[in-house]
Amino acid sequence: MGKLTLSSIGSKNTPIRSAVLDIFESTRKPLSIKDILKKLTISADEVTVYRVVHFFVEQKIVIPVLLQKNTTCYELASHTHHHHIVCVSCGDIEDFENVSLEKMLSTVTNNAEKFRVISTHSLEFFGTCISCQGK
Amino acid sequence: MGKLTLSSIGSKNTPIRSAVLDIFESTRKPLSIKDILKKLTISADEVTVYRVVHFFVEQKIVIPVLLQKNTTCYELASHTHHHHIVCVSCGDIEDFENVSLEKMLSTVTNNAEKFRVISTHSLEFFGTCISCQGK
DNA sequence: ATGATTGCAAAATTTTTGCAGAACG
DNA sequence: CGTTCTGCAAAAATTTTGCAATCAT
Repeated sequence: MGKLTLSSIGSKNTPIRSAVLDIFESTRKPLSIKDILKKLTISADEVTVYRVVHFFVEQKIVIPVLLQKNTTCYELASHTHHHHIVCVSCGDIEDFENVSLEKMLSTVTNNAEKFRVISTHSLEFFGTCISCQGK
Repeated sequence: MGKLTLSSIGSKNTPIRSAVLDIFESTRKPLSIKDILKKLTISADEVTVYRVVHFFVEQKIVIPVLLQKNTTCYELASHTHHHHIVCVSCGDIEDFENVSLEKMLSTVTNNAEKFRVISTHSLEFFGTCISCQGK
């Protein structure tokens, strides 16, 4: 399991795909399509960003994260086990690591009626960050 | 803290609002606007359902739950502490109760850099339900 | 009566699709 | 070269807004 490259996921190595992957790797926060567009220094069509991100999701190197109203965000799948605290005021995001969630899994599957296998999970906390508390 | 009524949240008692509240109370699952529309036996405009649900969210009797791609779902706030297992294949949802999450909260706030107060959280598991496993 | 609620029309956003040309390997 | 990738135009889907008529209290 070496470094994540475009060719290793069956993608051609184009400037846009490379730049989008770089943004995911350097930002390490959930990003919306608009976020990615803003961070791109080279020009790219919004539709292309949609398609690139969808391709990454299909290849399972990126996962959708649902945090905010009416816009899906995405982050690197390798960033899993990091969960998020989201400021409901300014939208800022802080990561936190989680260990005990894995333990919870067996309890959940043992008690579930319709499920035996759980593939992924999402855990998000919502609060007000310190710099928004004064407002 | 008596029974939840429309007048107790400052709403007039109209057929549509009453029906939407009934649907939330009897379904006890996250519902999209489209889900609600389908369940309504009386006629109502989609825009009206949007507005009714938004009003309920403002009044904090309903909370948004982000489960599926590109559509927000909603459920009764009193249904909190129930979390969900979502079938990635058919979208069916099963509830599960959670106790240990509350304990996790103090750990999270103690370690967070930018947050001291966390108001809500969401925890969702995603898997394949038993009836979809054969497919 | 009067303020809240609703439906209809329309705008604004977000996401998806089709197709032809450009670029990668 | 052949396939993949991209941009542009346009459609589809979701959500929001404005306004006049209706309804609840």
